Amino acid sequence: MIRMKVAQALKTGEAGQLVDVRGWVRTRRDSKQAFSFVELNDGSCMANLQVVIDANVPGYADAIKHVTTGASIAIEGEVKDSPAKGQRIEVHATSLRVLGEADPLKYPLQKKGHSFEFLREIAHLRPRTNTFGAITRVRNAAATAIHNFFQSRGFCYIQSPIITTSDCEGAGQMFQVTTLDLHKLAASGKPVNFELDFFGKPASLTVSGQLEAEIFACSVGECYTFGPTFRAENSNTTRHLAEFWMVEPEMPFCDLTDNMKLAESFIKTVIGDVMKNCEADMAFFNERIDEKHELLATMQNILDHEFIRLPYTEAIDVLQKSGKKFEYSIEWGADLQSEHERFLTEEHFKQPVILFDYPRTLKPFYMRCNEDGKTVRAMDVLVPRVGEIIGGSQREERLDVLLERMKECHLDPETYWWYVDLRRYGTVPHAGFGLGFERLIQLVTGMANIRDCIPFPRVPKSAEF
RNA sequence: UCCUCGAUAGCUCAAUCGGUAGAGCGAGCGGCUGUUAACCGCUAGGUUUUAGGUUCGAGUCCUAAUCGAGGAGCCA
Repeated sequence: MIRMKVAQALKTGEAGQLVDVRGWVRTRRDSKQAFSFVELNDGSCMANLQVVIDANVPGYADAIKHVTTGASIAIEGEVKDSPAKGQRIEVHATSLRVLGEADPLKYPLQKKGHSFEFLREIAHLRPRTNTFGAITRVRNAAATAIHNFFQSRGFCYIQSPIITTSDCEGAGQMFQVTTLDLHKLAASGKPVNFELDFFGKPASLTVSGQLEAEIFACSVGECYTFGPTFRAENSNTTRHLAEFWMVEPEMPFCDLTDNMKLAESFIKTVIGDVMKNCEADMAFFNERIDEKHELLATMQNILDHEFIRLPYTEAIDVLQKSGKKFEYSIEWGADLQSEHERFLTEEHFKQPVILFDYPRTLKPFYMRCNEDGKTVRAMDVLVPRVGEIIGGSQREERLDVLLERMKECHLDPETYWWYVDLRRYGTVPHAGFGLGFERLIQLVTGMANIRDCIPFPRVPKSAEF
């Protein structure tokens, strides 16, 4: 008797093998007098294993009643070649055990489809569906691909802190972390004394690990972070989460050109790995999720072509000369609206676009200033359907220019003293970027809403699970 | 946060001009069948999100709240 996962059984199972398989029932089709067909799924792959349970299996009459959608069962049996179409092999049970019943009157998942909105309300059960099983496996494959990509290039994995007291870069509204008793504080009516708080000063959840990654890029060399990030923005869109995972590589002795090169091969490698390692899941997304069934073709198109590299100034020109009517007109100095980004990547170029050299007024203090005095070495990678998937830059390594820029952005260098120190002692040109992991999952799976690309989405007014 | 739309059976939806709330799926029961998101028959299942209001009468009209979706802003 060999204990087998469904994926393994379907791939390598051969007639005559005695196997022990366990999982959850997707559907049961009965032949009352003779036997039952059970579709068994254990999450190891998209496909189900067909189990045939004959009526003379011990305890059949009692047990089969409880073999309903959602119930967990353990089967011992023999692998046989399937006489019917639809599957290569099947398992003929010699024993059946119901491990956990699932009352069919109450079990929320049906064999037929559900809306994603409904499934979000039962996030504890949705991984049992085809779609969310597939997303989970793709997420896992993508995370593995990310580590492989960096590890194979000698990047060091850095764990940046989740709790921080530096109000870093103003990347977004922060979630405050405190052990102070808010009820007492509110009742007292007195101003808050943060010296009494856990860290002795205001603390928050991180909005980025970039500044910390720079510390390690300037010591151990190429490195990357991959961890949760928090933004307390009141954003209600299909592309934003309050808690999301971000990948942030940082490289010393590199400029913006190197940065773009890395970003491009990074995205291509991860997509390529997922397509190779999650073939069945990707086929499912192509057929059932992408309405036009173009997902695989779109991914292949990304792999086959070089990303467009377009300076901000030229992008403005392209947009102005496009003849396209935009809701917001565009001119040099203004930030691109979603409609503009979408036009460039979805209509004009129809592939990923790297925009770079943005006006300095639009970007944060740490981005390297160009000689023209007007722009900084910033880059955004835009992809069809998702929009901005990467934001990055070459960092300002010159102490005097950095201090100047901080002044311009009304930031106190004292607060960032350790960041400024990196320019004071052995400064080097360096660059890096941040990639939103869930947006990458959105791109690869074709899922419309980012809330379905993370196991437990956190958005305004919602953190049930 | 702003704009638009929505909330009716377990799920997905319908309900004409304001006049007795319906279907499909799912579920239960029965039948049939090496079945494949099976098929056929029967049955059960509703305080129409909540709180007010208009009206002889409200699922339908008005006000507010809550939740959800799409778009915008912010960004990854």
